Amino acid sequence: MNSEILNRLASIGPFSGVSRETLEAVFRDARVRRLPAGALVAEQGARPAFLDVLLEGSVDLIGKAPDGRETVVQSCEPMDCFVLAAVLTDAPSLARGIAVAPVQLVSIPARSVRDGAASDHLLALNLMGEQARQVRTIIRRIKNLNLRSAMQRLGCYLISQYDRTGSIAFVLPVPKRQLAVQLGMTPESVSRAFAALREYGVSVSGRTVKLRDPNLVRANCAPDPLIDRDWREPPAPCGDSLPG
Amino acid sequence: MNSEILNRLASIGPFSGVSRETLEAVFRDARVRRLPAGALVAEQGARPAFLDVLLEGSVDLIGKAPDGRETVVQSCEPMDCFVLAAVLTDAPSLARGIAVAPVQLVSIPARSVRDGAASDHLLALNLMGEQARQVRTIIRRIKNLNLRSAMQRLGCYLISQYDRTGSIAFVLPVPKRQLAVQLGMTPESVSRAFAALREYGVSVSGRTVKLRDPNLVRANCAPDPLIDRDWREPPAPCGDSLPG
DNA sequence: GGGAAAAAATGATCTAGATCAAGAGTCGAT
DNA sequence: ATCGACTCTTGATCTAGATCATTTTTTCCC
Repeated sequence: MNSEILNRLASIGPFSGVSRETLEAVFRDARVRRLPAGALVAEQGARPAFLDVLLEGSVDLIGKAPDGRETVVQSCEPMDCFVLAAVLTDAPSLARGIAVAPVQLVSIPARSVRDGAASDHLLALNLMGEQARQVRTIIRRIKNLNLRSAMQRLGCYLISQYDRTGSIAFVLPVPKRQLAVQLGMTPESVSRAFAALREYGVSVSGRTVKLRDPNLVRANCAPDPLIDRDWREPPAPCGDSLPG
Repeated sequence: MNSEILNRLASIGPFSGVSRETLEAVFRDARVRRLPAGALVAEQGARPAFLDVLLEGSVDLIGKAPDGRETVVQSCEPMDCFVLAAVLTDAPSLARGIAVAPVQLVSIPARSVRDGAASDHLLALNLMGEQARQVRTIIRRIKNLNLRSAMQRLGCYLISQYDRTGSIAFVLPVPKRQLAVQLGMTPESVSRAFAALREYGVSVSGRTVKLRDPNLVRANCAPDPLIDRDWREPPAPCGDSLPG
């Protein structure tokens, strides 16, 4: 594993500030993997052998019932760790991970992670914080899904992109198909939600979105810092993913 | 705070095995509170001043949107900690807590908890494990809600009670009203779900339920260890190995 | 026990969003 | 460009469960 990747890993939440010694122990048997879109990244029902850190691409975590029904539990973007909870408790994973775009990821043996936490206080603290943040992310998602209509969810997403880019015209970072997954609805519903937002000055052309009047959207979609990610708040946790 | 309560606290996941010294520091300014049903136990939107451990009664965590809509994020039972994620990250609580029955709880200053984790490795490890378990509990709930029909949710709940008590006839531990909350539906839907389960040999009389043929229920409700709580799996913490 | 008040059951609607089914762009490779 | 495969849009149904309204059953307090 080259040192550029090692440095990127060392800068993200769970590992930030951790001693070189511990990092070397934890990453000793880590491997970089590349998988094509559609690949099975993590299995449901088995105790995960590895903690995966996503360097590039994106992964959906999908829960599956015995009868075949499925639901997307979470979708992960670069520098997220997944199946962390299962790794830390050494318990069977509750969801499977599917690469929705070609991915590059680092697989760290689960044992190494647990041993690292057991022997390094700061690492344990970081992982505690990471899990706490996870809990909050999931609760935000639950609130987003249960408390808002499809149109409001999309509107709030667009507002968050507007806030992040600072521009009333921007390009969607993902195809609409994937947007549907993130927003917990079908692609058809995304289309209809865009159509409904036209009334509030939202125009779409291909992957480009333009907000004629962001405040009009805001007024009708009720963005809320306790639901939507706040781009100002994130303290020291997850490192930014600079294009490298 | 009397020592009987202290002993009960010391035995639960987050604090088990932790040194007397640390426990004394963490609990030094803790208070026991009793509140009536309906009381506001935790506020939404504010950084919580206390970590609350529920000794008796039960508490619903409710997320509220600016427009007034509400959703139950989780319902807590004795010996659960709530708002733990907000306490550990020192961030605004995403939900408010309402006592649905008279409660007795221990309130530990948030500062004490964070300081404790920062100074005691084992406590940090325990809290890490507790948060990991939290993540899994929430994901289980999401799967339960999205992957099953109302009838299946109720059926699986009944099966879990059957497994727990070992008897085909048992008394519901909560009123149906509250059952509806836990299962994520309206009281009316609980009634209808019970009615639908009659076909599979489920009879109800007041708060007493009788399963004529548990396997018939099982066959139609598809219980799944990756969704329903497994009563055999250890609620034990992961702090077995401790240096320092 | 009687009788008010809460909880539960039952029935009649309503609705957001899923699902099913065509078209209409859009893109990439030859 | 031409084809063919996606992705997206739009329209027509369908459905689980919510909501609203009413009746029946429990609870429980004097």
